Amino acid sequence: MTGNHPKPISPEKAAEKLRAASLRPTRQRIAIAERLLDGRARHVSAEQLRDELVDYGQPMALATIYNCLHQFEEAGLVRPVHHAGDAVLYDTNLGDHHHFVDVETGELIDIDPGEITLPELPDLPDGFEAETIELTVRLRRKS
Amino acid sequence: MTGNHPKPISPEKAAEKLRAASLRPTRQRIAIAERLLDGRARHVSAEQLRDELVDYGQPMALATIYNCLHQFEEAGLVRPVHHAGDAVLYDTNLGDHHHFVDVETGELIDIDPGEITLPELPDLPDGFEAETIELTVRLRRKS
DNA sequence: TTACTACTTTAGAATCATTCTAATTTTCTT
DNA sequence: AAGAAAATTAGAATGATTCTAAAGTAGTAA
Repeated sequence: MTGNHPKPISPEKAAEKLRAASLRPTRQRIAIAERLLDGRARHVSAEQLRDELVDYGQPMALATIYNCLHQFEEAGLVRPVHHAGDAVLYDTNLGDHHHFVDVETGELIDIDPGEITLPELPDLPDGFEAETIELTVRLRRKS
Repeated sequence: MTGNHPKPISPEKAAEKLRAASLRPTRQRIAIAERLLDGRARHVSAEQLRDELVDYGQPMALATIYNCLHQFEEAGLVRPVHHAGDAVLYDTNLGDHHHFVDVETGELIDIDPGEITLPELPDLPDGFEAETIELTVRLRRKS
């Protein structure tokens, strides 16, 4: 067992998780939590998530999706990855790991955590605290 | 002597460098080269560069600035950093080094290369080659 | 329940970085 | 000086994200 644990969660479990994060379990947040907090490691953009919600019969305003993703981020339920293409991707894998990015598509590929070990944090400039560390290896398809 | 070597360059030297990079020394490219290829380590966005060129009496179309930055990048004269705020910043320091990012302002601060050593490149996915590696420590101002 | 207040969602407009387009200008070569 | 190729340009177009202000919903106290 080295992989993830895909466990689709029920609306009830999703609501639980939201309450635990001090977020009101609204219909929209529950629908998003069902997809993103099922234990599967994924990278989604706001737009991709919207399409998925449409497929699932839970369409909602793009603004709501952005709102929710930000709230989930603040609650520590997802982690934004800023190195991809133009769009921010939200990563449901909260463990320490890093990414390859296909520069043409913006797609992310997890780097096996065993493959790369980050050095110690360097001394930070005064008055700052570290929020996240992102290591990205940008890849180009060989010609 | 550990720092940079700020040597403002003349239009003639700028034109030299452009020719060496197989870029026609146009008025616009020369003006940009004078500012960016003077040996100083900097991080500039297209908009910042435009303002600077205006101040210097060499205004030019924003599209031209984007064009030139891309050409300079392909020629290996500058390096793009994608982890900053919303805008791509162009780094005139081509040596191996990484960045702190102030998440509020998007400003970059170089990490002293002695402070952090990158681990070996992980095995790349088949069919890809590595283009760049970007390590970013995102910083938040302490409250 | 009811009523209240605060929080959410929403459609659509607005913003911002960047790219595209098609026309004009410049550069290099002869 | 003339022509062809390359570069520049203004402005429109694109795409991700944020904003706005109005309408809906949830938790709470009576």
